[in-house]
Amino acid sequence: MARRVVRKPTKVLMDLDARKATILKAVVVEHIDTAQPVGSSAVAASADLDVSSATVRSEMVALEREGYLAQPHTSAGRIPTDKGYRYFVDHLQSGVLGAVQQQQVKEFFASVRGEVEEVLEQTSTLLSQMTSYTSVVVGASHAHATILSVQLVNLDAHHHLLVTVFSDGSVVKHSLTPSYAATPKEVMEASRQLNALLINTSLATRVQVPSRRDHEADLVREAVSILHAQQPVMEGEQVFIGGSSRVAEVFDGVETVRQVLAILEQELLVVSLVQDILDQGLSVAIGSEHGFEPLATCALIVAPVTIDGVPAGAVGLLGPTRMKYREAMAAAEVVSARLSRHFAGADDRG
Amino acid sequence: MARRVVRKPTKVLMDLDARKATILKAVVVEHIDTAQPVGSSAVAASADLDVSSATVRSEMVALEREGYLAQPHTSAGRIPTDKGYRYFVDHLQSGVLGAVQQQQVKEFFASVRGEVEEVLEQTSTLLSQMTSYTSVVVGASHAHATILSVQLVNLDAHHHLLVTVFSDGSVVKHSLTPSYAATPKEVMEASRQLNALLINTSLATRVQVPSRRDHEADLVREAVSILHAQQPVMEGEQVFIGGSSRVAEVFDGVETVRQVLAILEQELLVVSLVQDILDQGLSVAIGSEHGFEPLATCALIVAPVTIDGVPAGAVGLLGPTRMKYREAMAAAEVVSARLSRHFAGADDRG
DNA sequence: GTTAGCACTCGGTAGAATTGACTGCTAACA
DNA sequence: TGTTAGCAGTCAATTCTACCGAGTGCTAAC
Repeated sequence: MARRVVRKPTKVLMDLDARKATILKAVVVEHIDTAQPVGSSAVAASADLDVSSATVRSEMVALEREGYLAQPHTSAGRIPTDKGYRYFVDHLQSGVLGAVQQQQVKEFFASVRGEVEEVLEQTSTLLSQMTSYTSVVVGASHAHATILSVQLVNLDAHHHLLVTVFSDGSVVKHSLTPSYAATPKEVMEASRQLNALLINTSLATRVQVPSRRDHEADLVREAVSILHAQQPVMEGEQVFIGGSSRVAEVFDGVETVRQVLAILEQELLVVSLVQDILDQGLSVAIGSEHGFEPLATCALIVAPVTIDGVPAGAVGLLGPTRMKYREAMAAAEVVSARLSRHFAGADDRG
Repeated sequence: MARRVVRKPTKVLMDLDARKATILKAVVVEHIDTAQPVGSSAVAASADLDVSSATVRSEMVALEREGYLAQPHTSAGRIPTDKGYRYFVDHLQSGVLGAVQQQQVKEFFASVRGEVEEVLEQTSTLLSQMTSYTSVVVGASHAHATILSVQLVNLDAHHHLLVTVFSDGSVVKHSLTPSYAATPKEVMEASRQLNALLINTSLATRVQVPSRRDHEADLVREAVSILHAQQPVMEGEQVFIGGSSRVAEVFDGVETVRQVLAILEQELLVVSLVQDILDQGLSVAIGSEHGFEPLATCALIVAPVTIDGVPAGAVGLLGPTRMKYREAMAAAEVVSARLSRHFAGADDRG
């Protein structure tokens, strides 16, 4: 699934002395706030630094040389590079989610009801509302769940519906459209056999299918092969995108908006992106770190969802590189934790 | 569901003489093409009219007085009003879908496979690609379908899954989380009773539930009430939106884009909008005709999907009022017709 | 190592002048 | 009476200019 490789942020040897760090932090914070390049005097004034703007200036030259800052044009202030944001995220952030929001999440999960899909959908709306960024919620595939029940339902002579219930509470349907006409009786018998064959197996388990050449056996064989034909991963994964209109608030330039929307439309792409980042053990991919050109001006925050320690999906937030990392990351973490608990816990389950 | 009323376009007494009509048509066509106000000389030159720009001007004054045209400011050309577009759509359009696109639709439906949901989803993508507008595909609710099979599956003592298969091929699941612990045997027996009770009924049919006070009867009662608790309409309807990134191409102004996206996020709203328009027997709602303020700069084209004459959903296209009506309407019609045929026909079915 | 001071750069803005695409009106014309 | 050429007037958009000011890099002094 790893269609592209996440470039691992160079961890080592990037240590800035205290003053450089303070300056970098000031620039990042200010630029996130104002979206404008930040000048030396602004930094000198804001930070708890007791140096003049001239000193800040010479430090900034150094920071620029080392790749943490960039200058849009000669007579402008500095803006952070991806590397600058990365350092900020890794070393200079602090604080947690505000109490109000904590409460909001808590109340949400206390009151949310319904099937898994609805919960995930509403969770994505929640995340988006809390942060005002676009959210992504990925529900895991049931590739590893076991089958609780298989049922073949007769629509008409040539159309049957294979309904499979998994131990994770998911239900999947497939159509069977054999060329021969099967009687209701044959369908029912095939259904019985399928149950006997598949119950308590997972999709990864190969089973012994009957080799007879009658309608029942044919139905059974076809049903089994359809079920097992599913992609081992990915297939059956669910993606919920919340607050796509936020894209238009948060990015500037219609063209950027269009590009980001176009990417969000390709849900498989989004899933693989989230998965890649998660695989690298990152919690946020900044700018070009995810190696996906069209999203070079974006940052993507992810947090895994687990059920009893087993990966079961992820939540994500998509914003511009100058996003409010602290709040957004805190939100993603709190929500993913609560979501994990929700599914594991004694709450109602889908 | 009719949350707002579609204002019926005033049909009567709007008849323009041939020359006014020609001029109006020229203005609409030109403005759709260029997005600019259209001046009298442009009209005089373009149309198959042998009059001077001065004559066109005086006709335009009349058209403006009658509400077909408007002037952004004194020294600008004219742009069509909603009423102007309406007249254009009703009287001045001609032509059908190009052969290439006809072919594209045909090939699409010849090759598309899979469950209903996938077909609808891909159809919405197709429509959007063909027209470069955002598409909406609404799949009908199964409120009137009959139940083919009900099954209660045991997840654990307190979690059961109610899986219902309808005659239209849809499958719906609901969670049951009784406070008492039911044995697998009780669950199975309840499942059997549910089947006996509900098969061949529709959701509108009231059924006689057992009044005993044991676990089985309790389960049956709860299952029946959950099923019947569904909203008579709407619930279970599926909405697929294709090409939302087109919004950013087709509307100008980030704020407009944001608004339209925000509306598309509320799928129920979209459904009711489409339904309202359909109920009025319209195939396109222009500007403020649908009475929904935030979409005042939009036109929404709709075409019903029917299976054997029964309403089964709709397809729609959302664009700016200056959209390419002819092509878009043709596309919507062809696709809805093919889609209807696809579901009715001998193709595979979900 | 730090700072004040200074010359320089360059994007953004405000105003003025200009352009040009229109209109509406009027008077002449078929 | 309907049509047209001609003309004066309007107004958004464009271009130009001048200027401002935020911010830099450099240097000399502390």
